[in-house]
Amino acid sequence: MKRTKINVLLKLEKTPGKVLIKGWVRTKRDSKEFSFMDINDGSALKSIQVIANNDLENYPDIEKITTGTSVAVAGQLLESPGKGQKWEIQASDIEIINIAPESYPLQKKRHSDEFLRTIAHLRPRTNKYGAAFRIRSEMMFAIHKFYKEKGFRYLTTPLITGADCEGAGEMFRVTSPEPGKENFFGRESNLTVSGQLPAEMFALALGDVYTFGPTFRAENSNTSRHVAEFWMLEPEMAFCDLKENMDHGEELVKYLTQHAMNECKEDMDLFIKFVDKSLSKRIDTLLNSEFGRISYTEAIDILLKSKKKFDFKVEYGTDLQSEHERYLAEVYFKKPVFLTDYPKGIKPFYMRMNDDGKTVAAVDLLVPGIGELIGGSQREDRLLVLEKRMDEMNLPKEDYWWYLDSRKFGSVPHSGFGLGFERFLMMITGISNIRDVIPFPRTPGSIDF
RNA sequence: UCCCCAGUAGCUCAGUUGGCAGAGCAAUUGGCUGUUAACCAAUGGGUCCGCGGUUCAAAUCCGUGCUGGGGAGCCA
Repeated sequence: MKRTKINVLLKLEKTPGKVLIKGWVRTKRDSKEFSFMDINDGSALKSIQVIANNDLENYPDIEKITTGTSVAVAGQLLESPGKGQKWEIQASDIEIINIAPESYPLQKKRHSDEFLRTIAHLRPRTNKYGAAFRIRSEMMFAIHKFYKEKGFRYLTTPLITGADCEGAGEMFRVTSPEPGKENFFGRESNLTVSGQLPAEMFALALGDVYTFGPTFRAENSNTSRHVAEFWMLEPEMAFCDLKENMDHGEELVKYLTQHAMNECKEDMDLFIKFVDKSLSKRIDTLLNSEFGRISYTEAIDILLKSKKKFDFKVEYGTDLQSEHERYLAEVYFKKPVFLTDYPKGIKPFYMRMNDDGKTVAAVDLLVPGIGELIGGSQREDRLLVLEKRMDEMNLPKEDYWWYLDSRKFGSVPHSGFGLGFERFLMMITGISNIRDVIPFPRTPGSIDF
């Protein structure tokens, strides 16, 4: 007999008669004559109730079933007379695949996130983490669906890189095990911190492209919003200016959020009900409000006029501190807000110089509770301006010869941004620590699993 | 890397002024005719994070290290 997944069973309108399911026992409630078991196979948040009468041939073994035990259950799918579920299975045959001994660490109660992090290999068997990782999977597909529908090409850029692009952050060194030949590629190489520069090359050939893959930062960051290995989505669009770049980012965020609400309703409900009381309102804001759009200069004015006491001084020319960003997104706008046109001194070389000669066409999307979700810009497409900027910042132009070539031969205005995938997941689930939206998080001093 | 907080049973935590190590849940065993994180009863379970110090006496005070959490910086 063929196995049916529990998410399929639970959606049935009428019983097909006999069914076979396989999964793990979540809870078991025994009486003298029968035993109730909730079986979960990970296909859905909900489990299915199984009733085992004591006239089953192997009932003495069934009595020994513990939480976490894997089983195969065959029986009639019947409408449940009990409250709380539509369907239940009256078991005619229960095969115990593997007993989970008493040392199984997941109990029939709520565990702390900190504890579950120490058993990251088992935490997807809990309701909350099962839901989180189903949503993560669905969002990865949704990204590809969004870009497929928009006619973008999916590009995979190298994870091992030679160039120290944008000089942003510490990079992990890639070495060869052979003594004396550590530089396998003949020169220093690193794990990528961004696929942007190669993506620009392909945007200037295929038009609209996006990269979506792992990214690495060797920063010694110890916060709930940083990990050393994370996934980043980077669209790059030819013939696209800063405004269109923002339009695109806003459309993307709304599309993905709506997709989660449509396709992961049951799992999203768990987060709305039990994880973050303000999540429902936040999602409504994401879907239905127009994101704010102001320049860095306007933001400085708002902060100066706010009369709020900040720990760090608000001053034109310096980067905004977390508390400033939080004030703008959470207090002033109470919704996501794009900040544009930052002073050139606090942004990388590739951003397009504005006509004022002081600011560049940068854009950050600040989101309540998360901070920076998107960072991007219109790229500098004028060869001479770009070369001048690189000189100012003491970058070796010869290392970027291929990058500069793109501005030499048929250069066009183009734009793009990076979106931190895990931060997006935090935003739509209300999960407050980035370590809990990635299967096996890598953080300084921690690489278990 | 810096600042703050924490570390006691498998989990979540209490432990008063320095004076015999505690609870709930879980586990184990038994009971129970439809349960919903079932219920009732009994039983077992401790390197009080490690090291050093003060003291007649340290889970408790001091020093130090480690681990975890919150915040900052850096960023996505």
